[in-house]
Amino acid sequence: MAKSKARSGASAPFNSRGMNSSQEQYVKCQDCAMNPVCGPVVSGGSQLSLADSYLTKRCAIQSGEQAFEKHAPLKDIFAVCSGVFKLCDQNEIGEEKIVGFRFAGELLGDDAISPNRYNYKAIAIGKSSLCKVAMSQLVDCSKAVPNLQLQFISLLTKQNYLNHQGINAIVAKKTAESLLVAFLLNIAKRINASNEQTWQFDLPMSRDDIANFLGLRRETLSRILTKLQKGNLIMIQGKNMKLLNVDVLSRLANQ
Amino acid sequence: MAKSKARSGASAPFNSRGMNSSQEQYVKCQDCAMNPVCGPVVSGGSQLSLADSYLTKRCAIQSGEQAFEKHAPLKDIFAVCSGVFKLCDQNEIGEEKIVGFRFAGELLGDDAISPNRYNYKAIAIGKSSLCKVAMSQLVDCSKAVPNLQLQFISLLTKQNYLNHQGINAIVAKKTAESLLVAFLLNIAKRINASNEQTWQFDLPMSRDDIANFLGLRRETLSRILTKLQKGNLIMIQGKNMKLLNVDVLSRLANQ
DNA sequence: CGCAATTTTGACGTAGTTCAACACGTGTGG
DNA sequence: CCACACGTGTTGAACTACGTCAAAATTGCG
Repeated sequence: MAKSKARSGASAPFNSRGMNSSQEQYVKCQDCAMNPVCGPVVSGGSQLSLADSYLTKRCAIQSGEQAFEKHAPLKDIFAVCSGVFKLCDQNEIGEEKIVGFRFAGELLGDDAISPNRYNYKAIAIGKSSLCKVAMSQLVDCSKAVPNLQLQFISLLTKQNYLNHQGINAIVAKKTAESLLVAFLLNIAKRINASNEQTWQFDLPMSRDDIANFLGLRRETLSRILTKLQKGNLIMIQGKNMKLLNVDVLSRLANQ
Repeated sequence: MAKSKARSGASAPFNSRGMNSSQEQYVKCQDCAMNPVCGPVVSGGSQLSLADSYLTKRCAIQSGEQAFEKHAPLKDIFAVCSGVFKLCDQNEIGEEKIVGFRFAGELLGDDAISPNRYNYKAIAIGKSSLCKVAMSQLVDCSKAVPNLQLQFISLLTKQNYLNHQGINAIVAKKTAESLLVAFLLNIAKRINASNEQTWQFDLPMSRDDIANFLGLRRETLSRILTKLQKGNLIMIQGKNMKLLNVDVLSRLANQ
């Protein structure tokens, strides 16, 4: 840690995400959870570009800006196309509770469809962007084009599955260590979902955000990370993370 | 506790669930998450009972029997129509990890649709029953009847929402107490979803199952329950639970 | 009834929190 | 340019909630 001081200012955040939008990483449409309803739809032999009527592509969102407010009536569902969003709930006494993260290629707001309003607010972590699908228009189109409905179903079930994965990663871990490791493995997979698995990535969110989400204290987090590093299981420098021994880490995650 | 000894044998479990199937509580179809695809479907002015071609109603499942195996290829999705199911994952070393519960009126196996195989095994807690929907037949029907697809979408999004509720109830609680209380409030709502809210219900699962799910030890659970009871926040006797002060409990659940 | 399974209680150890200090980077204003 | 405040991350020491181990109490079952 001490020896990294000289280059700390130039550590990972600047290399990969800093200096800002110049090389912002957009998810490829083919890798995006929204994809099923974005492309042309085959209907009775003719291809239609229905998507134009409900899809708004790549809206930029500044860091800290929010995509939607908790309890606001559902208008659009979103796909994150670059950056990350944190999902925040709020309890009576105004404390913010992070209930999830969404990475590029994942859906945002899909769980608002049934209650018809958003269940939390979504805040961009770093400069991000979203594709927007207007629900009422989508429903209109899908009434005319059954194929689109099937696509939409596929979309919902895929995100549903992803959610389950995310839950299982954090439910009922015995120790803070296994919880954190499971979290790291989960987001490593999600961040590099489209690329080959290098197990190296930048943690987009702050330690405080992680601690908040996992229900730990930032101090505990810090200590565990230091311990994992000393055990040569990870390499971490600022936000840049490399998982060195995924086998052992996986075993740790399951206790 | 001591003074209840005389009538302990006749305590709630026997009144409401014991003596067994005689008055098993089936969820009403109108209150069931599967309902959207079970009733007759309006298609071009004519009502069809398509459901007959893919729906099997009220299959009895004995206590401890399983509805499906983890990783088995998806065949049916289910609705619990009476009883309760626990969803069990299993780690390498064979330990069973409960990842969720499903009560009457809730879906079972819906998150298997995308990966096309079940993500966990589902085991009946007590004598239970299920309605079964054959996915391949449902998909066939829905290709012909667009309305059915919309119904199916509504079904998926509703369950999706419920899942989110369940997650939020247990993610990142600071203390074992707030975690347990949040869990109790969550299942109180789910068990009595259709009835008026009395805040009284029978815990269908064992303390071990709850502890497993929440990642606590059975001893800790027991101590917290005793403490809550001493504080006049709940009344618990065996499996029968009454929430006495929901306001205070809700505050506890949010820390 | 008697045995096994489940739940509760007690005593003690430990993992994680709390509180406090420090280190570093960044932004602001004099 | 430096001084200072502020946000974020790391480290140390003391405290406490929860886990562990052991045993008793209660419940369920053949």
